[in-house]
Amino acid sequence: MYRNRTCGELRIADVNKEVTLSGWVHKIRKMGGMTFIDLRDRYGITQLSFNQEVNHDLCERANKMAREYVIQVTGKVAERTSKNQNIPTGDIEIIATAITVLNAAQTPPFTIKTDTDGGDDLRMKYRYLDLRRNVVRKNLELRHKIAFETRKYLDERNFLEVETPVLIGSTPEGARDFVVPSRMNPGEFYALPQSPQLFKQLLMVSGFDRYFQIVKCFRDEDLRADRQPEFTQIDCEMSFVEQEDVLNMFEGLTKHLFKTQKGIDLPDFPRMSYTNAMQQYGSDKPDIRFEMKFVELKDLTEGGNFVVFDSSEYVAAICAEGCASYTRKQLDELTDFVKRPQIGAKGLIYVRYNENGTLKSSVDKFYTEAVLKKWAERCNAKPGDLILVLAGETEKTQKQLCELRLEMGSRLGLRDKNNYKCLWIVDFPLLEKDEELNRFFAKHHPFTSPKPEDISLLDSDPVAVRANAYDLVINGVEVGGGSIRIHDSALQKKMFSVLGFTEERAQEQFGFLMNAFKYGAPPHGGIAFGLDRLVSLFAGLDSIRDCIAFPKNNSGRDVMIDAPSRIEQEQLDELGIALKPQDKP
RNA sequence: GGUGUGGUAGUUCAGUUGGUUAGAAUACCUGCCUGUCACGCAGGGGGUCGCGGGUUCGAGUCCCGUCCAUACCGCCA
Repeated sequence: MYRNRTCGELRIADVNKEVTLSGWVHKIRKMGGMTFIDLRDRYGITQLSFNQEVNHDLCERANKMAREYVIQVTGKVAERTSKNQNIPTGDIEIIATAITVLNAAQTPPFTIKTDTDGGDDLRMKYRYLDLRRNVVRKNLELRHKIAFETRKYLDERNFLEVETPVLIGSTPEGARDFVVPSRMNPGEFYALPQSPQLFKQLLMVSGFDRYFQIVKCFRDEDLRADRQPEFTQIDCEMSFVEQEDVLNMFEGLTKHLFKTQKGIDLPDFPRMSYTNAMQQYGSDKPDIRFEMKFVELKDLTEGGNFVVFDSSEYVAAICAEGCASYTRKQLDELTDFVKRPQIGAKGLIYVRYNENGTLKSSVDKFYTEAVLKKWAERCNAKPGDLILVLAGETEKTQKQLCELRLEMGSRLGLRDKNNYKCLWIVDFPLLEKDEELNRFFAKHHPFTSPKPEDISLLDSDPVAVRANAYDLVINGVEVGGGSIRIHDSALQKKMFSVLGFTEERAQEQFGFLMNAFKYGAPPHGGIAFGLDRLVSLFAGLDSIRDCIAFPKNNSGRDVMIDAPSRIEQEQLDELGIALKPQDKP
């Protein structure tokens, strides 16, 4: 027997009990005649105490322990003479009677504690040590609980978890596929799924009615703090549902998770059309923890002979409350912020609405105070506020103003991590036009259904067609998205044709789906949540990496196992793959 | 593919205008210490300043290249 108690459970009520604990030496404090060891396991820390006068040899042996040794200790639980209020086991300690080294350890390259001295690079290389830290382990515990409660919620509502294949075929649309060579089929490749989309739709055709799967998905695209090449989705699909049914079901799941994990009762989620989101926030994932909506000013700027505004198709402002006192330096900072190449604005115009009611702007040369007053009125500005104006091409400027809005929100402390604001974005456009290639792409994916009343526009004005598609946005993070699918093979065929697929190619790529639709496909739709993003949002993390046990770094490498890596020439030969000369070892 | 930031002791970082033997904290080692829990005290060891080249009497510091890390843009149906 290695242990009969954990390091987190003993309390004052356990005094005088004989216990055996196993764990890691977290810290050793030698006081001369006495030695204290903090013994750590997953559940907590318990202090062991050794007294030279009571047992000289045992104390000497304890003195030979070092950080991260794995040891087993037997002893009696005793009330401490000086208690530690900071830990749950702080009222007691173990008066050890026996100590065994189960495994010695090298000194770890960084400290195992909350405020570790380890940098990210080092932590990832020694991730197994990093995971010993409380803060990281807690994230994985939260991840488990969220996955568990999701299964519980969906199981109670008749959803079945069904596994779908990981080795599937490549499709050209969407993100790059990870491909896997097939030894038995030389020259042919599997692809790893970007999502189980087609399979879950086929499960609906099979009559599975309500499906879900917590599933790994793969996309071979560049990484970000919130993007990993392999990530986990809560993937769901339902039959005989309309958009409203899906939204209600999964608004319920989201509320359930907030209730069970954070103790928060969320109000019903507001809904916003894609068009409104773009107009008011310049983004399809607006952070609605604060207002600061866009205000269009183009018509009010006419006649000022200010060439920047006159030559712009779009002029819009946001109103930063209480920022009229911003110094020249602060305004220059904001100007530099929007002029950064990543944002790309040409400049920033400001109007100060001073406390005394006067208005002072960077365009006083062109506009009278009366005109500025009109701007301020439309912005609902009051004395003390600062109006920030950007101008240019509509789409680009909205994006820039969106970045500026988020920056101001952060500066003003309006983006509190513990304040959660959920939002459905609905009525996405079905198609996007690529002007360069002069063809249409599906905004969501090619199986998304158009709104019935917009179907007639598919030929005349394709970009005006709205889709039965929706995203769940929490605090400016796209947490999930889905759609009501096409379940009619004729409409699906039509969709492929609008997307520029020849009939042959559509048949080759998705023939099985269109065939399946001929055998009685129910109306269906679904949604997929990014589990990693959901967990990092709940945990208040800036990056999804810390809620993934073994994440990849910025270049898609696993620095711990050093993958990807080269393979033997024999393996390449067997697969019939030749490397370019420059890629050979 | 692009832009920014960073790379100095095991670790986290400082290092001024280019100038003596490159510092601090922490970790580690040794000794002392009987109630510590960020223990304390005294001492000690520890550096290819990412790598390569250049400028210079002299480079951690300036220049060029390169590698790595990271945030973002492109990309992510």
